[in-house]
Amino acid sequence: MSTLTIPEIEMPEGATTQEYAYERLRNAIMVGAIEPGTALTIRSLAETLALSLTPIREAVRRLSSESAIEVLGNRRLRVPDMTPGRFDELVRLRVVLETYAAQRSLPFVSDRLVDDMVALDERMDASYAAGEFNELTHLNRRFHGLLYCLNPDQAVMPLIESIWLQLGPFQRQVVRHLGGVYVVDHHKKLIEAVRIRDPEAVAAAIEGDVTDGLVRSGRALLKQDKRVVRVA
Amino acid sequence: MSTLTIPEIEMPEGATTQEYAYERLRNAIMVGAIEPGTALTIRSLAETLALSLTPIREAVRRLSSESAIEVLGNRRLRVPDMTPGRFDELVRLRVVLETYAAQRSLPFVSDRLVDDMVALDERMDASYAAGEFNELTHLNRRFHGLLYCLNPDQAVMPLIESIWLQLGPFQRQVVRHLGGVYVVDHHKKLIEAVRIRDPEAVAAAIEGDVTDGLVRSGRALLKQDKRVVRVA
DNA sequence: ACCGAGATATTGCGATCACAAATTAACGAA
DNA sequence: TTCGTTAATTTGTGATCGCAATATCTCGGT
Repeated sequence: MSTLTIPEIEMPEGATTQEYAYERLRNAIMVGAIEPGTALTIRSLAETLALSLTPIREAVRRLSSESAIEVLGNRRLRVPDMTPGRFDELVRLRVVLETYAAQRSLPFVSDRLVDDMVALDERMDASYAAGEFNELTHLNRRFHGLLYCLNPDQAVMPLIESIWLQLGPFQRQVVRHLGGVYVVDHHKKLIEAVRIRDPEAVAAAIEGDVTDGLVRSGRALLKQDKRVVRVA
Repeated sequence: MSTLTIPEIEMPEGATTQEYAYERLRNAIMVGAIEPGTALTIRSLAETLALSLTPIREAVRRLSSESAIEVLGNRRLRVPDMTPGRFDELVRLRVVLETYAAQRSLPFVSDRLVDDMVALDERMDASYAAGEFNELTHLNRRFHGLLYCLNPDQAVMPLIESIWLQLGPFQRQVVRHLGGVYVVDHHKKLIEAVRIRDPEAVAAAIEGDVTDGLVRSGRALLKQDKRVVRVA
């Protein structure tokens, strides 16, 4: 058994144990606290989170349906491995889904929203400068979610989050491999595109954000070997 | 409690009870055997499927993470209701996701695949003529899945199926309202577009398939009232 | 040293039960 | 009859246990 660290999170009052386990594991996977290919067991997760088996099992089931945890043929569990082909596919899906979501949100954009995005972007700059990767990832999620959830009938956010979950573990590995986060800040461009309600500019900003943020470094890391290297 | 009919399905040898419950409920929702807004309880589902609570609970959790079942604030369960806005959003997502999936599959298209698609399309014609709606829905799923899963690294199919799950209950309602399935057969066009590997033609065929199949009648049904009418 | 058979430990699965919260039903007063 | 209170029921939740399958370790033979 390795030293599996699951970051703590805050939960609203009245949440069930299962919801707590789900959110906490989900967060851990999304911020990359668990490496690709890591084997998980119900009992060890229960011990780590100091919970009984039942809520863990239900949380794991949900995450398996979100493609965040893989259930092998022998029913054992693991965080999926990353391969060049899968990485390429996931990045393409991010672009397709997030471009759709952002453009679809444009009719609902308000000045208030733009202000909120600016505020979040500034907090991200601060977190970046301070090297707080978990916080940066968290803020980045909120930043994008703010834009994508404007349409009250939106159904795209769960899909986007499923992709984020699948990229999370690998993303952290990339960051560790590079020794830091390499970010060309496309958020400023995105905010401006949103402000002027320009669909084409929005698409360009999102494509740039997704591609520059991960693709180059991710491809480089995957090219080193079929098997993803273990970074210390 | 009403007469909730869950169609039986066949399962591979060695599947767990939970997997059986999941697949059976999932199928029931996708073919529209459960109406939008239907309230579900763990115990009644367990009784209907002649299973104990545990596997049902896990199946329900998975389906809730796929947006097929809604968990209300008081933890009670129901199949989501349909609204005009949500319907519009889901149809748009079908077009975006399925267009992406089909175009992405083009490099992997083989003559064998085209033959298989033709064969399935013919079986669908037969099922349509015979008025077997469940079978038609099932074949339609296989038809599209065949094309979308060609890329061995594909990650889009779970997302598409989540949308199908959300449209399933309403789709059946539309069909019953119209007294039959009204289909302009776009599959022939799709097959031809796939055969000549034309991305634009593929996009057009899918857009046509999704739009003509549901949108007009769906919008009409929803316009009658904010609340979806109950069709006998 | 290497391999295979048997023993042991681990692991996921499913059933059951008690509990608490919410819903529904029953009932009495105005 | 109608409304508000209380009792009874329903329902989801979480803990625990035994079982069967799988994986891992042990040890003896070659």
